[in-house]
Amino acid sequence: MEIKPTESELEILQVIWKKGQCTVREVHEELAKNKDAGYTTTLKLMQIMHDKGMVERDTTSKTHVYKALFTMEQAQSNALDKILSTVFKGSTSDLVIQALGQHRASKDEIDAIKNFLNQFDQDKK
Amino acid sequence: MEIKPTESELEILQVIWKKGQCTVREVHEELAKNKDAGYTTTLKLMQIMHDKGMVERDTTSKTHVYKALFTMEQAQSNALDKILSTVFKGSTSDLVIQALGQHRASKDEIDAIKNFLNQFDQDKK
DNA sequence: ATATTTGTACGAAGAAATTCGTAATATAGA
DNA sequence: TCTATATTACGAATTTCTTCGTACAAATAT
Repeated sequence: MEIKPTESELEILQVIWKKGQCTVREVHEELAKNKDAGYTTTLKLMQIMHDKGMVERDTTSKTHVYKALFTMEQAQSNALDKILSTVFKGSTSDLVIQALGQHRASKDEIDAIKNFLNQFDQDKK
Repeated sequence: MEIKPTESELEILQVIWKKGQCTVREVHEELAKNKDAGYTTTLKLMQIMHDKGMVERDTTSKTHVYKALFTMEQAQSNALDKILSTVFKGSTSDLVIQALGQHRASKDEIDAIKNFLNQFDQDKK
């Protein structure tokens, strides 16, 4: 399956990923904090996501429970591929440097990245 | 101005960024290599981009010449912000590590990133 | 039992993005 | 000149995304 959620679908997926599984109402309440859309709008979107095969749902009880059919990591991977090819000319290092430059990482984060890079080096030597 | 090009607009922008400036035909020829759309489709899209204020054009001669009104770096910055908030929960280090993990960087690239990180460290100490 | 609340299904309208055909205009070549 | 070609303008059809109202069914409360 191809993973290409729309804007609205991503908003919903964020809630589902966070909670693991969700009813429409839970998603809606969460979105309502920052957004202002009707309940049936969220419902419809989640139904469409189900039609597209992005989520599965348990319809045992009246209130359906939704789960994502791909992980946030998969979505991350896809998102990276996409912007790499569209705005970074495929250069991972450009992307990384740009990302680090514009969003100052904390010392801990930088250390984490350095460790990661050192492991890489070991592989290459 | 807000920078939020659509898929098709990005395809066009890539060509414009690469060449610096472009006629519709140049863009179209370039896109035709990987895609299969009519000339007037490209024309229309570029006209819309102009309406949106994403590009400017020189209409002195019959054949108009288009230039981007923002740089690829600005588009990169925007793209990063977007995926950071939508799929990376705002964590730059997650993004960087994910990027490095999935697209093996060359030794040179890794060195470039390390140098970049070391500069950061200096700032922090 | 019956009324109220809660939920899903579904159609349809509106908005945005994409595609293309046709007409009008300008340029270049015979 | 006048014919063919290249280019823009523009309207419209199509598709995808988003939003919502209404109908119906199930659960809950009175």
